[in-house]
Amino acid sequence: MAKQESIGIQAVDRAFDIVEALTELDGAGVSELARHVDLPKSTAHNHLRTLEQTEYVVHEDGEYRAGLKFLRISETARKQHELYQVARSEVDHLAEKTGEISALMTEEHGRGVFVYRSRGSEAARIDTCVGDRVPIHCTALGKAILAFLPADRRNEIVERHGLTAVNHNTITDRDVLSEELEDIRERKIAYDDEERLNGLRSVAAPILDGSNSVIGSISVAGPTHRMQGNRFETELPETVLGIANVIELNIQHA
Amino acid sequence: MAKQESIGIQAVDRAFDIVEALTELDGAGVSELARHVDLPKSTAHNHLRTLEQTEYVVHEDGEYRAGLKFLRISETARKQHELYQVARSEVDHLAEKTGEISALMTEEHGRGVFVYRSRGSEAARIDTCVGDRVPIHCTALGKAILAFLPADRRNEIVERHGLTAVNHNTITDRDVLSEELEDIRERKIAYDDEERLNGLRSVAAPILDGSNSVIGSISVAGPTHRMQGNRFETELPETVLGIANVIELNIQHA
DNA sequence: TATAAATGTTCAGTATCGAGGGACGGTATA
DNA sequence: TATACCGTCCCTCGATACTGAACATTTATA
Repeated sequence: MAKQESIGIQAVDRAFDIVEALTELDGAGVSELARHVDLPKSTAHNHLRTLEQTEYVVHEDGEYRAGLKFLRISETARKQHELYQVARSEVDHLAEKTGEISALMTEEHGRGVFVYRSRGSEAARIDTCVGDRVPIHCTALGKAILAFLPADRRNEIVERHGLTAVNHNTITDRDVLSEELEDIRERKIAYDDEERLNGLRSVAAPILDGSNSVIGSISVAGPTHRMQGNRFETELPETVLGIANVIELNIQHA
Repeated sequence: MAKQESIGIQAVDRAFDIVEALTELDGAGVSELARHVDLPKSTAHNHLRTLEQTEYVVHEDGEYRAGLKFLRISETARKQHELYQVARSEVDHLAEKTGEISALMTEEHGRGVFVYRSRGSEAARIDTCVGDRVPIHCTALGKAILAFLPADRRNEIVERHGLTAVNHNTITDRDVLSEELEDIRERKIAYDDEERLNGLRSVAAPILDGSNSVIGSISVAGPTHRMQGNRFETELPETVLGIANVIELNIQHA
């Protein structure tokens, strides 16, 4: 099959492809899966058997599903993450205080990853959730991180992923982005004005560790009609900044 | 190397061993990891490179860590799980109502898996968390499931995993277990009297789907001194049963 | 009910590809 | 300065993962 130009252990690549396919298909039989990943049935079957043995895949009612053993990995990985340790409870605070959605993001492989999320009483129904990986340039959270990364790292990321438009408001021009990142560095606050999701605005602040490198960012997000005027421009930014400071203090004393 | 007697795709098995090792070690370098999984450095390195390429592993500061991409798999797997869909919010209710810890369990590969957990205002500090996999016979949650599984399935599980003692109170005798399961079927309520963790008691109820098969169980757990007398024997069981009923109604109308 | 189609599972041969040893350069330790 | 350790790369060989076809089993169709 069309060589993916990817050098790496083939069997391992395929195993993960299969697991991902299983989640996409919401469970599947051997044949359906084999078709989806474009492999002979027997190969697919062989992988499924292996994965089932390791308990990462579950075989029930003639269907294979991704198992909950992945929860163990992801939960421990998350708990070991400094950002989650120090910021998690503050995200809850922020959500409660503002009534909106608050979220935590970190960067991995040049993309933004939602690490944690908390919903306030008025929180918008939103389809973003923990574990989602998004282009880093199209959210307040992502831009807050990007702004404070070392310049070479930042360029490398933009180089590798480009500035694809996710929305009509997404920043797609490098110069525009550079300028905005400059502002963000100054203010320590990033905005997202419907750059990823229509009708959604957000405010985010970076979180720096002891040696002043970004380990992630925190945000409040809500429907545009509620995110306006003084609240959007002053009130929320101040609240977010305050919380970010508290978190940074947590880091010092950890 | 000592053959694990496991037939399956070796490379895949090893890849997961490595990921697990990474979480156990809380990140590690190539050599440390290689020692831990008893493989040549080069082999370990080869795997790490592959895993990093798939983004399931992160390479930072000369250390390899399990990446947060696992969150994507586990979160979608969880969301696709019927139990989580119908019961999640009720767990929050239960926790809030009782002030204690409430949890959700399902069965996979003969073990009990914590799918969700919510803490009430008085909730005990507890070291059990989402994703944990425990022997199914040593918790109220597990016994509630076990009691309502088809007999052959139940036997198969007990056969395969045995009744190992996790604690001085753990049930280790099959006849004792059978009797208790009989009671549970009658009451639709299972108890855990410090059978897994010292000082912790809990009350659980099974959750049955449309065709009357167990898809999981729900519980309240708290410190023994608070879980006593009428509250433990009547009040909480009734509350739990009530919530379980609500959940089962949710299933009908889904 | 018989037939057909589709699915899951097993098997064995073969080319492939992962395993592992060793070497090289870099970095910390003594 | 010397030594030890680490991470990365390379290459060769033999185990092994892939394949394709055949068998079994269930579901759909006539």
